[in-house]
Amino acid sequence: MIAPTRPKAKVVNAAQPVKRPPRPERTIIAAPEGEKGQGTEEEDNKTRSGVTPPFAALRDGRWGRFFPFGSTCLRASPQSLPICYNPAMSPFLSIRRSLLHWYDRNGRQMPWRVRRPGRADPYHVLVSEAMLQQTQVATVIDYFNRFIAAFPTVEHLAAASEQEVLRLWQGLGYYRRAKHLHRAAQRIVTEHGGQVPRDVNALLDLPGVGRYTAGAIASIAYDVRAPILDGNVARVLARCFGIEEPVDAPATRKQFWQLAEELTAPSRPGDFNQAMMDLGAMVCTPRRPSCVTCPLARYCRAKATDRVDELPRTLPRRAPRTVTHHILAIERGGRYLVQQRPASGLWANLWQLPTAEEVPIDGLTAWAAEQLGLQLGELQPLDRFTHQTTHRTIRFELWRTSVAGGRLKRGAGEWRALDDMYDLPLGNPQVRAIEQLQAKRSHPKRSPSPAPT
DNA sequence: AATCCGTGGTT
DNA sequence: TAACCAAGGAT
Repeated sequence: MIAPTRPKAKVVNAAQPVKRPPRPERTIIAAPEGEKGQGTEEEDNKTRSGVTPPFAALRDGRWGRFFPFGSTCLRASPQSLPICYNPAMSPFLSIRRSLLHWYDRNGRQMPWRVRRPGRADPYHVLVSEAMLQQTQVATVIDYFNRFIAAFPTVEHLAAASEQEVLRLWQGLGYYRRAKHLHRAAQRIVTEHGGQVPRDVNALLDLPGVGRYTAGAIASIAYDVRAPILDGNVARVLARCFGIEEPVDAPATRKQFWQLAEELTAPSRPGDFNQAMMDLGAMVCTPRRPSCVTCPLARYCRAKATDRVDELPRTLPRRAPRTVTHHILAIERGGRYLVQQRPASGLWANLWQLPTAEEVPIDGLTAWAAEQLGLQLGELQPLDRFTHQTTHRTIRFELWRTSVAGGRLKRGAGEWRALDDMYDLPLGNPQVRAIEQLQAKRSHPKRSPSPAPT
C-alpha cells in the first residue's frame, strides 16, 4: 500500500507564524434571512418546498447576498465544485436533514443521553456537560455514573461538601469544574426551585457555564434552539465550509458562532447539536477522517478541494515550561503530614504531601522551616517522575524524611496514615507519591532510587 | 487578550 | 514518540 506523503496538517504551527501570505478575502456562508430566529418544523418544510434562496455571505466583515456554493461565494477555492445538494433546498436544510438522518442511525448511546421522544434529565445533562469540558466521552462515562450514584439529584449535590464532590472528581482534571458545578447546584436549588434553567441567559449566569455549555444544556435537555460551538463543531464547520482562518482565533470564533447559530436545526436542535458532535468524534475526526462514510461529504468544500487534511487550522501554541517540585513525605509515628492546597491555581483545594515548588534541593530545609515550622531529618530519595500538564512539564522528586525538631505551624497540615489518605481528593502526582510510599514502607533501607542531583 | 487549568487518548 | 487533541471557562 502506497501512502502518499501528506502535507502536515498544522501548517501554521510548523513554520514561523509571523508572516502568513496574504489570503484572499474571507467569506463565510450564512443562512438566508428566512431561516434566522426561532425556526419551527413548519418553517423548515416551507423553505424546503420553496425556491433556493440566495445566501447571505460574510466577506471581510461585510454582508452581501450570493448564491450558495457558487463560484462567487467562496473566494478561497474559486474553482467550480461538484456540489450535489438538492437544488430545491438550501444547503443548510440539506445539511440538517442529512446529518439528522445519519444521527438517527449512528448516534452514540450515553448514560446521559435519552433518545427521542424521551429527553434526558436536565440535571444529568448539566453534570455531563461539566465533565465533558475538554474531556473525552470515554473518560467521562465512569465518572458520570459514580457521580450520579452519589448525588442522584441536584438537591443531593447541593447538600454535599466540596470535599466529597472533589473526591468524585479526582482524576478528571480541571478541578475548578467540580467547584463550579457544586456551586451551580446550590444556586439552582436556592434560586431556581431545584430546576435546571431552560433559558440560555439564566444558564450563562451559573458558575462554570459558558456559551457552549449553556447552549448544550438548553438544546439537549429542553430542545431549545440554541447553538453550540466546541472543538467538534468547529472542525466540522471549518471543513464543510472550507474556512481557512484558525478556528481558535478570537476574530474567527465570532463568525463560527454566527454560522453555528444559523445552521442549528429549528426542529430538533438538541439532536442536531449532538449529531454535530458525534460526527466530529466518529467521522470528521482530527486526523484521517472517514469521508467515505460522512453524511456531509456531498457538501464538504474541504473534501471537494482536497483540503481535508489542512483544515481546521489552529494558532501556534506555547511550549510547556519545565519545572521541578520536591514532595516531602514527612513521617511521624507512622503518619505523614498532609495539607490542602490553596483555593486557586493548580490542583486547587486538593490535598498533598507538602510539596516545595521550584525550590532547589539545598533550599528544602529552609523551606520546611518557613512553611511548616519543622526541622527535617535526613532526606531519603524514594522516587522521581515527570508529570505533564497543558502548560508545564513538572519533574517531581519524592523524599522521605522525619521530624528532627520544631513545631508544626497552625494550618500547615495534619498527620494521616497512608491508607487513610485516599479519603482525600488528590491529584495524580500525589497519588503516585503515596503509592510509592506504600510500596516501600516495609523496605525503608535501600532502594533503586534516584540519585540526588 | 493571552494565559491558565489536568489528564488521557490518538497517531 | 512527541505532538496534538478533547462536548471550555475564568481571569
